[in-house]
Amino acid sequence: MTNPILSTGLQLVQTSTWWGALAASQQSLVVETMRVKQVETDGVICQKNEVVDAWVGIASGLAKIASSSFEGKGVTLSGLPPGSWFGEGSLLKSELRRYEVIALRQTVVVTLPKSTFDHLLDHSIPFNRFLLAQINERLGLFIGTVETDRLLGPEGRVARALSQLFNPLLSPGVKPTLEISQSEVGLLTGLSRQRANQALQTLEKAGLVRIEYGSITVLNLQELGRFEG
DNA sequence: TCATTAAATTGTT
DNA sequence: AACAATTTAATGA
Repeated sequence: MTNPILSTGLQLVQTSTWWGALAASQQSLVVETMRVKQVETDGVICQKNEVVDAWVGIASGLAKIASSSFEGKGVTLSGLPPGSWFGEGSLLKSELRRYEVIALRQTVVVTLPKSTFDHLLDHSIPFNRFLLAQINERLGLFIGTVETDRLLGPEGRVARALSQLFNPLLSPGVKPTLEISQSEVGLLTGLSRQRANQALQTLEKAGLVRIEYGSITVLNLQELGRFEG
């Protein structure tokens, strides 16, 4: 019997860019120690202030990293499409998780225990390179996000959020077309669904994306990333 | 294969 | 927030 959830998780690790560079023994360690679970819509994947003892990957579905300062009022920091891994920051520093991760819809997540993560860190150069590239990329995006929230209007924010979602380095598994509803775009950007709808139509008129029922196709990722008006 | 229905998504106010 | 229109998926004739 093949568990569909488990095979989705397996597919994630085996299609991750660092997988192919691992030695056979390291690959089997990953497979043996990884855990796969399904989280329902609005379900908590990671809680704020919890002890970080695992590296987490999104195998299917969609999630967001959010910081809930006080009740309910949360700011989305980043979207997490299938193929993305996160949590290495808190894992490396052995600190409590700074942010929470919430599933925007039914989502399959893979967790790799800290022991395995540390082993790869100690024994695989390619794995280290992957982490360096990912952390560096995140830093750049984060700085851009801070600017965006202050300076740009709704269109710019949607454009920024989308260009992050489709970032080939952080989300290798994302194809040009991503299945995401406009209400989910609203949740990611902190906009109402109605405003997200308007913004998306503007971006479509600008020729940057194509809007279809239940999905968005990015036509020009570079222009989308620097959209300002 | 086609018709009907419910649910999800979208466009507009 | 509310409403109508559209798309999709599921069901059964």
